[in-house]
Amino acid sequence: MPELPEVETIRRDLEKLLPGQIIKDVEIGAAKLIKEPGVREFKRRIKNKKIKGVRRRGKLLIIELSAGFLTCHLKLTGQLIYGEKDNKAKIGFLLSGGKYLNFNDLRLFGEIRLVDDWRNLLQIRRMGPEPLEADFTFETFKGMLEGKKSRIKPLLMDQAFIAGVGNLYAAEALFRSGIHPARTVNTLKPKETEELFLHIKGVLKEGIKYRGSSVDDYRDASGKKGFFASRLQVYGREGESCSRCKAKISRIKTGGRSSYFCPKCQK
DNA sequence: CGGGGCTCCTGTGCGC
DNA sequence: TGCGCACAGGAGCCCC
Repeated sequence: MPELPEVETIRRDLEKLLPGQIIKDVEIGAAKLIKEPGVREFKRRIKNKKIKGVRRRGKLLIIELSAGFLTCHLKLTGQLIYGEKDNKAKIGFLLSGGKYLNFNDLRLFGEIRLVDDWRNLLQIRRMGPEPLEADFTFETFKGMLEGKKSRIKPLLMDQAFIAGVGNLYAAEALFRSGIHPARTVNTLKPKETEELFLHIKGVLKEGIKYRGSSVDDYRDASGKKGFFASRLQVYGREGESCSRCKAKISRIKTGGRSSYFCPKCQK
């Protein structure tokens, strides 16, 4: 599932490929993915727009056009792959260089929008801080946790709390911090809060360094897998031995989602 | 404010 | 062996 490191990897790839090219045409195989504006209007307005840059906010990929922005949310199974025409692609953008930007999406949860200003999107206005930006400091993080009574794992996955963290990186950050996923925030000791702050940043940076984790369908902009999956210590490893203490990795539900953790290392 | 449950969708994998 | 169903998950939404 694409989270911040996966989307950032795609962004960096596309930033090298797209700027300067013009969107000549769009082929729409799954109209439901186009959320805004209507499909006809989308087709009409996207044509002949020049690509100026590629940005990211949280898990949202933002392609800056000569007028307006094309935003893509990959959700669970979305892929943005640059290359030849792909007949399986749900949406295919034909570019002036002759190549295609293919949007694949097995489960059709993805969301594509053409908007005047991405900053006005409700999901953006609600979105919490970027965890890898300099202004996301320990002081900021402490302040954000103050007065909260929720369990830590669903909170980390809440995009309004922190942008870009999903199930996988939340699980790994909590493992590295020795914090049980069902712990309530108000029971965290100062030392644990500090560990968590450092490991959120650490695990996300490492995810980017290894070009993301291809547990399921994630691929980079060239269609290649990331390398981070083999470095996962708890996510998807139920029943396997903990790399630190050899206890068996457990799985519980928090906020309706699977949470993998080591029952011995995480309290 | 918090938490649970449902919804969208479809390939995978388990149980019978 | 083969079928059918539960499950997975990001995020919005409803409800208590």
